Amino acid sequence: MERPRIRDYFQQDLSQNETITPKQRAILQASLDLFAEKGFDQTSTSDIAQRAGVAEGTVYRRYKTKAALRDAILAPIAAHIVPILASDFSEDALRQRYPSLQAFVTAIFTDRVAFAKANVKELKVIFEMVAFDAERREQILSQIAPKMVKQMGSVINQLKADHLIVDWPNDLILQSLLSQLFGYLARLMLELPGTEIEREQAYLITVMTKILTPGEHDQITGQ
Amino acid sequence: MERPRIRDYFQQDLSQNETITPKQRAILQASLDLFAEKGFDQTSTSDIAQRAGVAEGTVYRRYKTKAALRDAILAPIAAHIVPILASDFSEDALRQRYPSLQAFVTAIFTDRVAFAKANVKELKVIFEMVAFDAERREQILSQIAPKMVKQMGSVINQLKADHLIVDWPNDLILQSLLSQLFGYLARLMLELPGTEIEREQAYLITVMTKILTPGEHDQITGQ
DNA sequence: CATTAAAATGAGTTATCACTCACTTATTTT
DNA sequence: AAAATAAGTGAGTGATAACTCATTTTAATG
Repeated sequence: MERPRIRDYFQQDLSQNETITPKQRAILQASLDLFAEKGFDQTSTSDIAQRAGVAEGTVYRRYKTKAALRDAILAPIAAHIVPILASDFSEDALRQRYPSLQAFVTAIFTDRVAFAKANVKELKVIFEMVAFDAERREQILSQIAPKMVKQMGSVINQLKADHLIVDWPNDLILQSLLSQLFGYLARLMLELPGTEIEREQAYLITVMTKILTPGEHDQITGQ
Repeated sequence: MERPRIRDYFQQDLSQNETITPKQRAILQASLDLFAEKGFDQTSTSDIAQRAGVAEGTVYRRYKTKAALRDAILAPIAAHIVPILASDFSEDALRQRYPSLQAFVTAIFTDRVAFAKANVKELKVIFEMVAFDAERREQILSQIAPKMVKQMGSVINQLKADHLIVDWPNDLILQSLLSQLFGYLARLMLELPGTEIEREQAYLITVMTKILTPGEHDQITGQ
């Protein structure tokens, strides 16, 4: 069960780009840190310059606007988050038949959690955008959601055929799984007190497995 | 099972305050709407004045700063959210022994969901604050979390004694429940497409009940 | 109706922020 | 090492935002 080793998507991050000068890298890092700490609007370009140890003009050397700077930070994430969240299933998860639900859940979420952990700050910035920019929200969601529903749907349907998973509508299954995942991520991102990462992660898989295990009491109760 | 009728906490909202002029009420309403739509920082006081149909000076008549205006909006929520989230259990839930898990889950979450639905905008503004204001986050959490853990803990322990609930650590039980709740609320707040409220809510209770039902496979798997 | 107090106004003030540009410093190229 | 190109600088600019205040409008009171 060593299968889903962590991909190297996120090792190819800011520090990877070759044609970038040290000061520019410092600017990117400072921007990311500040955006995650205080939010995009609460961060001024002079804040960024100060944190990065450069002149304010330098901030504008490569990126013409503050928004472009944010987008440059999010670009690599946006490019990878779609495959990570969705497309991967076709090659990996879909072809393989999982012997148990727990194996499936573990396989599916281990690398996603790892990805999220390695990109907590970036995710915070993305969330800020999604929460208050309706246009971008739809743009991002329309990009991710259908693929995800489709790909995950295939796996779920296969598990349903094998009677390994509860017979609920796929979107509801997805919502309950994502809720658990995001609840876990929220504790990471907000640095809530009393978070023991390892235990939480084991628990995450346990809960997800339990949700998905078929049983007799699974009809949805109308009110 | 008609028990938890919706409290009138949230009927005593903005429109309740007697010593307030129509224009001031319009300002509060416009502020709330805009903060929820665009975020606090992206909303200017002239935006507010325009939306409310008043002069910009009028915005500053009662509240000296923009932040004070936001706080005035959040005050009634903050005053009620604590009892709603936590203290209520002592009178209501704790004394009563629930015949089944589903009865418990239904009782606990029906009024909370109703509260959340009636205050979606306010919650959005609170979330924005909590997400990017570390100080306030700790302030709010230190106010809510301990009460909640304590009160919910009592109920959970009682259910544990009756073997009606899974034997997991209380904080982990809480996290999984809150994850489901917030996942549901996220769909409300972000107006995600394809959300059928009634079905979702019935599903929410089903999933929570399933998570909590004791079973043989409930030991938490180490990694 | 006259007087007084409160509410509302909007032009104006101050501060900050995103962004520019003429210029200096560092790095390549020949 | 000279020339050329790129990177970096920081004072400066225009725009916008929060906030003020002298004045006007509305409401309350006797």
